[in-house]
Order: sequence, then C-alpha cells, then structure tokens
Amino acid sequence: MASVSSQPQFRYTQPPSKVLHLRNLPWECTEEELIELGKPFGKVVNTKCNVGANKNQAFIEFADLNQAIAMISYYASSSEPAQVRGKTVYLQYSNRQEIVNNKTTADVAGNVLLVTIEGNDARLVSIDVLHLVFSAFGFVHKITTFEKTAGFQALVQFSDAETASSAKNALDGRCIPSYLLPEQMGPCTLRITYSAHTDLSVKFQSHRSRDYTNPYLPVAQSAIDGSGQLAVGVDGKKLEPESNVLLASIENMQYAVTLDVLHMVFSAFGPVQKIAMFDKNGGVQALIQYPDIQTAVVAKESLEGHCIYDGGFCKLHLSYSRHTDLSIKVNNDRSRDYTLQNPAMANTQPSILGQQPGPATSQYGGPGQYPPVSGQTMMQQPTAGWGPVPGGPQSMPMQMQSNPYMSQAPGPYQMGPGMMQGPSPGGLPPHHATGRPPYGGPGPAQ
DNA sequence: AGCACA
Repeated sequence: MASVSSQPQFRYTQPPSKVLHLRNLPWECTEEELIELGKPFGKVVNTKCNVGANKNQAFIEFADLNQAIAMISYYASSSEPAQVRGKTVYLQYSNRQEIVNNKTTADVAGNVLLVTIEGNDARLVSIDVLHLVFSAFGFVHKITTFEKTAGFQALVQFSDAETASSAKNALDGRCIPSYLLPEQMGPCTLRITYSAHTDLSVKFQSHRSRDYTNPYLPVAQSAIDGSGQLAVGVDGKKLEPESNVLLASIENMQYAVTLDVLHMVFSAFGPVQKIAMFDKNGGVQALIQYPDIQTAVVAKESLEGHCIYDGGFCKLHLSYSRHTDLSIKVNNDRSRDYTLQNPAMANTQPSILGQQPGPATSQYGGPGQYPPVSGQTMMQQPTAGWGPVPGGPQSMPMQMQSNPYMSQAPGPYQMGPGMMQGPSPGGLPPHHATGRPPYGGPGPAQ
C-alpha cells in the first residue's frame, strides 16, 4: 500500500548526513550543550540552535559522516535517549549537508552591545540618554556612537556578557521612554545585537563617545562649554553635545519663517555666520552657525521651546548639530553664507542685514546693532513678538527683563548659571541679563 | 516532536 515514491518523511528514510537535526530541545539551548551532546561521537565543527518557530530545534554538524552515523546508531539502540538538561532530544539525519552561516559572531553573547536607534529623529538621541537607559542594567563602561547605512548606531560596553544580556533582553525592540527625549521627537526604537568587540577604544570624551571609567581622558573641543568647563562628566551628569551650529526645527509653522526671520532672531545672540534651511519630515528645519560654541549655547538656552510669533506659532526646538562648519553652496532664500560678503562682520560688524538683499533689509537697515533681545524688538516681526509658550518650559529671559515685576528683584543675576553662560573671556556678554545689547562693546560699528 | 533566510 504505502508508496515508496514520495518524499522521505521518516528518519529511517533520511540518507545519512554529517549534519544532524535535533528537536524537542529545551528553550534557548546553548551551543555548548549541543557540543557536549555530540562530542562523544566525533568532532563537532558547527552548530545552530534556536531553530524553527518554537526555537526548540537545532543542528549539529560533525567533521565526518561516520561520526554522525555513530551518534544516530548509538541512540537508535540505546535505552537512554539523548538528553539536554534532562529533556529527551530526538535526533535524525538532516536533509542538509552542512550548516550554513551559523554563529558568525553576531549572536554570540558578549559584553558589548551594538545598538541601532530607529526612528526619524534617531540621530537626535544623545549619548547621555543612551547612557541613562543602559545604566539601568549595570555600570556602563564606554559608549561610542556613529552613523552607518543602517542608521544611527551605538556600541555600549558593559563589564560582562551577563549584564549586557540583561540589557539586551530588556531593551531590544523597545522604545526610548519619551520623557527622556526632546518633546518634538518621534519614537526611537532600539534594535540590539551583540557586538564582536570586547573593549571599545575611546580617545576623547566627546559628543559621540564616552569612557565612563577614565576621568582623566582628554575632553574633545566639541564637548567643552562656553565657560571652559567640561560639558561632560564621567559620571554622566551634566552632558550636552554642544556645538557652534544649532539645528532648529519649527513646530506649528502657521506663518512662513524665512531665512531673514531666522537670521534676525538668531543674530540677537551673536554674529550668525551661515544658515541653511531644509525640509525634513514634513516640517522646516534650519542649521544656524555661530563662530563659537558659547554663542550657540546662549542662543539655545534662550530660544529653546519659544515661539517666533505669539499664539504658539512657529515654536522653535533647538539642538546642537554635529556640524561645525556648514557648506553653503549657493546663497539663495534657503541658505546663506553671511561671512562671504563681509568677512569682518563675523567678529565685529553688526550691520549684516543692511548688506543683505531681501526683505529683511528694512528691519535693521539703520544703526547696525544686533537687535537687542527684548520683546519690543521682536514685536517688529510681521504679526507678533516673542511669546511665552503656553505650558512652555520656562519664561523667556528677555521677557523677564522687561517684566516690571522683575525690576524689584535684584535683576537678572538671580538667574542660575544654567540660564545663561556667565561672561567668559572674549565671550558674549549676557546681554539679556544686563540689558545691554549684545556686542555693544567698545566702538560699535555704524 | 519533523529542517534554518540570520
């Protein structure tokens, strides 16, 4: 009755192979257990575990066919079945002749994790947020971040593979909690595999790499803040990947935000060297380049979360760019290099706008001062001035300055150092604290 | 308990 012409379905009909197929394995059987099982019969040259939908199958490949035959023969006549952790394992010849591509480093557990951050804003995830997230599982020794075709990735080094495994198991496929991210950011999913690395090489503390084990490691220039202090701490406390280039995204852009508007807004804090605008994720973003980091820091601290126009319109979100020098190919309505037409102005010459073509010329065609940062000045904008953001993080320093109630307080000096950078040698005076216009120093240019 | 695409 039984036809012998059909595909072999029973183990007795499988032709011998040096690859054995195992089933009914315990959950997450390890390679070591498979090797132990096969070792009495010959040399195990390859294995693959966690095969199949239930992850309870595996393959063992012997160096020689006779070794596979020996194992099958033994258990075919043995009163004791093959077992792993006390669980009976069923063996048969595999219908494959070799195990393909098994255990190539990537899924061998190690102390270093390769983390891919997925999401539109993945590259805005700071190394500090990553540190915070992974520190929940144990001491994080080092983190490096980098950009690959796979996206924004990080290597996270733990003491040992056990700690790394617990972090991987808990975090793989999960999103970074939104409260750790800037509010406009979309979800960021973590994809985690083991890295083949065991010890990362971190030469500097910087916005893209950290060594939390070495307090004496030199700090990269890009990670030093305006007061010359470390913006990074080996304890991971106060950390900002500061840059002289700001990335601005504009939320709720009910009104057109032009290059000139941005230039005026950001010039309040110092000379703007370059601006590049572009569309991203259906919104508008811009990169604004200052000559130095401290100016960018002040601008970011002052403007973050605030709106260009009253009513919550055109809310600014600022982060530090990884750029340090923008490449402006052409001056147009989306990008401009303000240093080209008058190189001197980057340091001293405030009358930028008067030399620019375009509609903004009329705004500051006169005295050539950087616009003082006050509500009044901002009100010159088409519809409104700077408005406090409803429910925003804090009120604007410049509004505090013009607030009559504030005059009773001992001035802006009560504001913590976090609100603005203190004057540093050759740096930007805290204009919105003192009431002086920025760059109103000796010999204001006319 | 019955053959893998990472």
